[in-house]
Amino acid sequence: MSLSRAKLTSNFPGCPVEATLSFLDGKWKGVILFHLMGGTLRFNELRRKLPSVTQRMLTKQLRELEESGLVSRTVFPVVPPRVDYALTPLGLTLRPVIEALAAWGEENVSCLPEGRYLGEVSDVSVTAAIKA
Amino acid sequence: MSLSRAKLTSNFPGCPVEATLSFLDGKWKGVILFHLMGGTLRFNELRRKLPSVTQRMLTKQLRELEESGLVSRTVFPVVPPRVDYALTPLGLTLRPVIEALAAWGEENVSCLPEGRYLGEVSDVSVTAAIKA
DNA sequence: CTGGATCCCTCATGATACTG
DNA sequence: CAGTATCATGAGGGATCCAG
Repeated sequence: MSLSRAKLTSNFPGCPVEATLSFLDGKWKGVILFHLMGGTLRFNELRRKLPSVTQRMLTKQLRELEESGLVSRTVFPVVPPRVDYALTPLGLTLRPVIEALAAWGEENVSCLPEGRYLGEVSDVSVTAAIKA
Repeated sequence: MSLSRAKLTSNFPGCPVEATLSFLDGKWKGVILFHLMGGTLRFNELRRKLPSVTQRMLTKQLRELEESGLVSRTVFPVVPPRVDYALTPLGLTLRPVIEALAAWGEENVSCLPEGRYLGEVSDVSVTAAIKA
């Protein structure tokens, strides 16, 4: 992991950036939040949005986000099981942050919303990825 | 670790957030960029701003930022040695992102506002002060 | 469908010492 | 001052199987 686990009680001696990033720590939190900005999602819906994350990690990251108070988890006692994930009010306040991250990525990494790439991305890996 | 090392060869299937975050990956990149937003800094100046990062790590993160094209490294062939670190034009485009991160941190994590950062105080005394 | 439980292993980070 | 060079570590993350 990168930053200390997100705790509001943690000691971040003077760096608000570090504090915020600690909430996004972990390999997938940012992306999860990004997708949840679009509204509530079920577990498998999230899985489909994150093609390359394992089930285990998705669960783990979601639990951590829940613990941080950014994401709410609602279990419906039905068969088959259903669990909804949504942003909490606190999570929603991250919208400007996520949007800034998304905007920069779109402008500088040539990452199309549809998943296509332009520019600097290595032809090799892209080609390989597409072939796969 | 959080995200895959910032390499444009990575596969970011449609998530600009993940792409951006990959540039901030590592324990200290965000904070380094944050401080460099204030202008060029020498190596030891940065060290003083990041009380808890080891020399080795600071060097490493700076090198990675340089490789990502976000930070420039200027060596002056003088004695004693002098090396300046500054944001590149690309690095400067991250300002909105860093500012969003900082703003959120200031609002949601108890952190001193407006330029005053406890970072300059040693961890020991900060911890002691909080305990008190 | 939504996870929990295990095993395993890489790698990012840390501590320390040395150098031009 | 601004780094390298080594060595050690442990937690993050992947794979797989099991369960209500």
